Amino acid sequence: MLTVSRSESPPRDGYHHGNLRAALLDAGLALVAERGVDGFTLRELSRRAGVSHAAPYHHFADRSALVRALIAESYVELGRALALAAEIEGADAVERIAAMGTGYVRFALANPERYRLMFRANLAGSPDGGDDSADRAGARAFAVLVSACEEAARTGRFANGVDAGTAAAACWSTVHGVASLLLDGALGVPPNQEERALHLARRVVDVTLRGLAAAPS
Amino acid sequence: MLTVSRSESPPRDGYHHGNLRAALLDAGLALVAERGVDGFTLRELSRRAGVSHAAPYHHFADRSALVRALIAESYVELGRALALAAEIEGADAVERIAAMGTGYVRFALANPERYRLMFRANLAGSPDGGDDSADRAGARAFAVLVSACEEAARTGRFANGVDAGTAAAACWSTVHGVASLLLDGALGVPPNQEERALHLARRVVDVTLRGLAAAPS
DNA sequence: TGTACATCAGTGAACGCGCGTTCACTGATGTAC
DNA sequence: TGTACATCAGTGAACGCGCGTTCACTGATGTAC
Repeated sequence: MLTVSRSESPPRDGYHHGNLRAALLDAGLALVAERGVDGFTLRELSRRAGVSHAAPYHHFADRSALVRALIAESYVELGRALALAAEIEGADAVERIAAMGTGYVRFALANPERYRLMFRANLAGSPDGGDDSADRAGARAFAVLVSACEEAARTGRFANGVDAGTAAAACWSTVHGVASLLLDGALGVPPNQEERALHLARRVVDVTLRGLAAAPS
Repeated sequence: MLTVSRSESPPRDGYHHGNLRAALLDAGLALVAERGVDGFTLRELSRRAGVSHAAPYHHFADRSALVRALIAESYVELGRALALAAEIEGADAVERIAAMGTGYVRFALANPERYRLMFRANLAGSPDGGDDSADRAGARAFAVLVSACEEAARTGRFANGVDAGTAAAACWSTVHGVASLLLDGALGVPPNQEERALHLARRVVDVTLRGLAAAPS
């Protein structure tokens, strides 16, 4: 894990924690990774942060606000992973799209429970007025993909009739689908064999890219 | 819903229920559809079946056995939907694959919570010795797709280097991905607009099929 | 540099809740003779 | 057609559990003068 811990300071240096909010987010991500979404409880989280189970209420309105923050956080990281994957010297739009596909699946395989959390619908359910920070973080994460698709469309890399929106939907559907199925072990690849999984994912992504491409390259 | 209720007889005709097992499965699917996976509890289920909350234990070992049965049941229905979609007079393998893609997404859109249930990993977690009926039902559901892919590969409908396994993985990934994202509202189509959703799904599936196809048809 | 005081960020006890599961029970059903 | 009895499939009370959340509290921190 390359994740940088936000709560570097010693966990408790007195009565006040100092940075409990960040420590809760860190511990929350670790807890989700370890126990899964359903194993995530405020009380266990507080235990891990070395704090009473009422303390989190000074930083988050309730459980679901905390979960929403974890989701938003995860999307930010996914976005970073995608942007990083797309940073290839001299690569054209289609090559960047392919690289992001691999980066996407790699992220999912490396953070299975967190990935499930992100796509667990209505887990947080922001009510009236609502906190849509998770949605916005998600949209931002995919902005890189969308803009690569726009560039590819603009430069005639896609077949006739394939607009950038369709291409982005196809790419996202493909990588989300293959990542989810791999995590569930549904494609016959054992969970620990990351190399085989990535190899299969790449082949699947290639099919989609070929389907998008302008006929004779 | 075309689902046939298995518990046609009047709910209670005496002390004994008569067909409680089937009634529990029916009520369970309805409960999941209504409240989502997380809203599914044995006690609410028993309430709906008009039975004490200890009664289910005469038919299922525990909660997770019941959930597993619901998942298996759902896969059977999905398999039926796919097989039905593929029954097109005089259609070739590729046309059948396309039809199954549409049928798949249609099933997911029509049964969102049930679809989520099916892909909720480790929900049941069959332990040692284990009941793998859900897995087997899943495999059976996809047998139709796999055999269509095999036929298409055999008859040279796929591009060089695309074997039936890769094709099946690509198809399944695509439809699962687009269905999941549509259910989450992630593709910008409001949940109730089924026509628009299906239209988008079809375009995405077409991309994959074009990617699989032998070069000049 | 002190002092008074408001605010912040913790504590720990307590609440009610609904859950899955177990248990001794009892009424209904089916079968042997 | 009866009767005795085993088995089946319910009942309802009770169990312990961990949860999210609230509350009055208190120690620590920061600021005004």
